Amino acid sequence: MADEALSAGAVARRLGVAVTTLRTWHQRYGLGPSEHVPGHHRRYTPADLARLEIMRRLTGEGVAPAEAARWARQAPAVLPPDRLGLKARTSTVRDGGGTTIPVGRAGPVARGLARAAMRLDSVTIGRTIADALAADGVVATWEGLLRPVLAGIGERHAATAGLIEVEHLMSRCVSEALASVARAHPTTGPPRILLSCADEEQHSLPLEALAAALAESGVSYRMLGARVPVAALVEAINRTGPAAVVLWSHTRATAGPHQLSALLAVPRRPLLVLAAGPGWRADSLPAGVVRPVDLAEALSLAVAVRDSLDQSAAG
Amino acid sequence: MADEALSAGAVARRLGVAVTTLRTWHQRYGLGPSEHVPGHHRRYTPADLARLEIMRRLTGEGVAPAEAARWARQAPAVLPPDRLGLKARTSTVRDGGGTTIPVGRAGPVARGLARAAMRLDSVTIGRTIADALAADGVVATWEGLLRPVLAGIGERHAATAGLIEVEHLMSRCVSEALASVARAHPTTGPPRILLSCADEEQHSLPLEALAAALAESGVSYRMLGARVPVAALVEAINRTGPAAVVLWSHTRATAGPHQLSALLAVPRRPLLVLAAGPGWRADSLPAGVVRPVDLAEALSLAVAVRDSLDQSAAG
DNA sequence: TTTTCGACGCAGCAATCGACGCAACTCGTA
DNA sequence: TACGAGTTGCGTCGATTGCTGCGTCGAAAA
Repeated sequence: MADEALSAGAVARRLGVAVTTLRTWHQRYGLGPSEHVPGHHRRYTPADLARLEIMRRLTGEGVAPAEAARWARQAPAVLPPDRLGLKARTSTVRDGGGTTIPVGRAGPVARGLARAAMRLDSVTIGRTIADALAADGVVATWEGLLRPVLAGIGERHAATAGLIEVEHLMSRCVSEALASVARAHPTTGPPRILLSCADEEQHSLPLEALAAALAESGVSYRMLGARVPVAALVEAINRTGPAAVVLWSHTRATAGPHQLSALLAVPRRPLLVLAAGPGWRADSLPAGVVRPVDLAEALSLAVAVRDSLDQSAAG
Repeated sequence: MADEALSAGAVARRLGVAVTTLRTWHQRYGLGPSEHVPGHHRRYTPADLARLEIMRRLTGEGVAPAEAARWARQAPAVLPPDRLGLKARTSTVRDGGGTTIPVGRAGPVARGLARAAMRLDSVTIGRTIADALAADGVVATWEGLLRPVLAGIGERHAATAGLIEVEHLMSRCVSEALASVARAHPTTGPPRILLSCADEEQHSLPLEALAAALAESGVSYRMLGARVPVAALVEAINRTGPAAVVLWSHTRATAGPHQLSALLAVPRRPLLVLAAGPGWRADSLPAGVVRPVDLAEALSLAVAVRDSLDQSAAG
């Protein structure tokens, strides 16, 4: 029975692509309804839909659309492996553009992630990130996958004043994935490291990445999150007495050096104060503040603090 | 008791449609008298009439007739509230107390959670919440534990202008725990429900609770998160074509009714628009917007949408 | 006799069609 | 480093298709 014949709009909505894209896929790659009379409406059978699902999944993994279409066209025969070889494709295929997010040379996985983000496909986004985190760890995933894609979205958002919903969805998914890593790694001992955003600073994702990296290394920490006023931060330091404090500032507007000075002025000042993020200006930092250049350096510094504390406790 | 058997003309007059339309609805959509011998006159029972009422109301609200018919055909008892202003009751008085520890009578678990929050003890916070979620489910945990504690912290924060770091830490932990529930329950099918905060609205926790409850029920959704401008929300709706949209507003300042009007004005408007949260004023909502009073009602409405759509996809 | 039945057809409207073009990303080349 | 060629997703435009409510007609039911 042809009772379940979906219209073009219904299929587009289900896949998360535009109706025009479906038409383009049909005439460019031959990925259309099996029975279609030119001029008449397209009616997609479940088999046609399955083929399109493959197309969407492969492009979501970063495969070039032309090649993904080649796989999808011979759908019932052989499904390509889930995690296909990244560099396995022939050099005749070029990557194109379309309405996507610039990821530069970050690789096909990043491209697939960007595509999924544009489609607001949170399931694919979450799965992609989780796979990468499990395979490569927090630091590599952050530097090689998450930061490029997030930067691409941010750039595009700044340029076109759109894409806000994409940015939010992506942030949520990244945050969830990082939190999942943190939860999967039980930490030992009391938290001696305090993570906090600067006052009015809304971007906490890099700090969450650091938190996940710390958890991955078995270091326990305390995470305060975004938009922490100086008074609240000082209060938290007084209350918990951390050995190291990481203060994140994403933009220059939130990077008031007085916040760092306030940290150094508490009764029992932390051993180490890290000013992290691109907001801080190196020439205006108070003495005694360290400014890590990237996630890896911040992580190694924090781990060093933990080790030195262990050492002193043992000796 | 077939005491009330209405003829076709009587039903047509009562509904305000032509008699021929009733016949058309019968043979095109199967919306007719439950017992009808071809060639003989149609006799409509009250149950049949109720089904037709739903059909008429939905089409009157702009729903596509074929889809409205699918909804009406399998209308069990879960008909959505017909009118927005069914009672102007001001959603009861919430847990009143809250002078010392604003947890009120939420129970010892809530008191322990509040204490852990004051200590910035994220480990205990996370474990407490996770246990409660596993034991009682999302809805009960939200209403009985999380909402009271969060409300207490918020009240206290508003009163003393302190406790910001506690509030942030608690929010993060709750968010993580809810996300963990969502990840633990794989959902099937494409997401047809869109969750979003109103413009400038920063509180997304209740929406995340709804998301977790949906996941717990096996309903897939799309979560945009906090601070979604109207343009971005409309863009997302156009792109993904959801069947239901939930727009959360926590305070009156973020509850501009024009945002709801914008949702209803998109080319293919959602079947159901929910204005959730205490920000909305019942008397200023556009027609066709439903306002759930609590998490449970929002959940049941969303589930009803899912069921109706499943039916239509299968039929 | 009055009302309804099934069948057929028609006009309005939303969705879709094919064609075309634009903007943006990648990559090879100079 | 800059630039042109190759790709690709999707917006736009005028025309077409298909759904929908309802009027009409001869026959049958009440």
